[in-house]
Amino acid sequence: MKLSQLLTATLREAPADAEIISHKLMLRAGMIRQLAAGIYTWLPLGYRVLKKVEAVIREEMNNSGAQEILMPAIQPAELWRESERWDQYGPELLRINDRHKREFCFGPTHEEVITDLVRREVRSYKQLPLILYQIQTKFRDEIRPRFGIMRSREFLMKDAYSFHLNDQSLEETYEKMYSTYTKIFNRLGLNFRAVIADSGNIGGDKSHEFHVLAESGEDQIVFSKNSDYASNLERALIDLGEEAHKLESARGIEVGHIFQLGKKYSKCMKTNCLDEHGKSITLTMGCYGIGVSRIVAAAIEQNNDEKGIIWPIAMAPYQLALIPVNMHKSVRLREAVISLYKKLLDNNIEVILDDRNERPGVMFSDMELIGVPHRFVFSEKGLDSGEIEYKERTINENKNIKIEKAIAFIKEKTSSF
RNA sequence: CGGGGCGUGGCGCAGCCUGGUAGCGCACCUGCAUGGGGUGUAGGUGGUCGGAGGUUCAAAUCCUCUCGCCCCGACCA
Repeated sequence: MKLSQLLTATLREAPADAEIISHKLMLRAGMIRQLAAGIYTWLPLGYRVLKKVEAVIREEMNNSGAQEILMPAIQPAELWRESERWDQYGPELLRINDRHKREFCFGPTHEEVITDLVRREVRSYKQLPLILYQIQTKFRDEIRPRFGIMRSREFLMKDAYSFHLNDQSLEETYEKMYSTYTKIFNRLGLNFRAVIADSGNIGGDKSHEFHVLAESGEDQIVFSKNSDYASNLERALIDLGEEAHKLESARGIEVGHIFQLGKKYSKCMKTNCLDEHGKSITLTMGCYGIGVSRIVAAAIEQNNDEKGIIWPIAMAPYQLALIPVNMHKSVRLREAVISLYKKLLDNNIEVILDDRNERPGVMFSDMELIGVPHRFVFSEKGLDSGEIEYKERTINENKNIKIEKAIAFIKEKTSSF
């Protein structure tokens, strides 16, 4: 991508509305723009990051044996009446009427829809266990949206649901999802912790939350130094009472949550199938969420410096920034830069070429703000000596690379994950 | 919803108290110079001052209503 063509504008100053660092940096780097309270547009740069996160999640979910589907965002009220959540859910549920005055809501979650699907499609125990997931826009009319994409009303979520003949099967899938989540957050390069959680009003039994550790986290998690015990604060108070205050504590951003739902939905929505004896049994369920868009903000909260964002490799919108010095005056340099740029593209390097007629300092600052992990600087001096200059975003040191070795060098650098 | 604050070019702000028809920095466009850490210089584009109503010869400024946004508290990926 040529930066001159990218729809983006870096800002020197953050809009006054932004409070936390991830929100400020996302606005300054030109990743998102606000449309209304808790509702954002993703600009090209931000959307690339979001898609990177999505891709990792999709790959690992598929590896786990889950199947991807896409459910409607708009859901009929009848289903929510069946589960009795139409009355329970409160104003957070965005209710809408169609032209016939029939009632619908914009889905904040999809237990009802998936349960309805499965009760229609699944007839036999041979189809189980079944794990279905989707990556989709959700809407929750939060009392108070805040912190940009961190707690927005509209957000991107990966939600998965599993269906089982019995509790043992549910337990196995639950464990599988636990390890899948661990793989996902590890691949995304996040410092996180899984904790025991209270299953809250979604209902059900066993539950874990996955928290990205960050000072600005809205949740308090606690853990024991002497054992494996780690939980959110609410759960610790339930489990341990006053003893809970003796635990170590940290701040976290909840990015994932897995639940064993049991029969909460399958029972009231009559979701049955035949077991091996031809007997009709009620399915047992699990559900597994990841806040896809929230991960982007959480990653920035955890990884930034005074210059800007420091993307974990797997999330970076571009791997390499190619910065020419004085290209607009030197024809031979411009030709060499364009030639290298094309070779990088041919080698599938995710490169962004700063072809603007800007001073070097501006280009450096912008690339650091955006958080591109690797940088090549190409100058006339370099052209004379046959070298290009390499620098990593987080390492304060330059390295000269022979131009003919540049492709191999950066391939090596970017393939290590 | 309760408490606090803010709406003035894309962003950050001043002007409002004490009405006289809008200004600064950044960004953007053009020229010249510059060319390794947000360069200098000259010129330029862009604003019904959130909206409606009222007071007045005259409203960004005063009054009334309204809409939006942000922060603090109770909910959640």
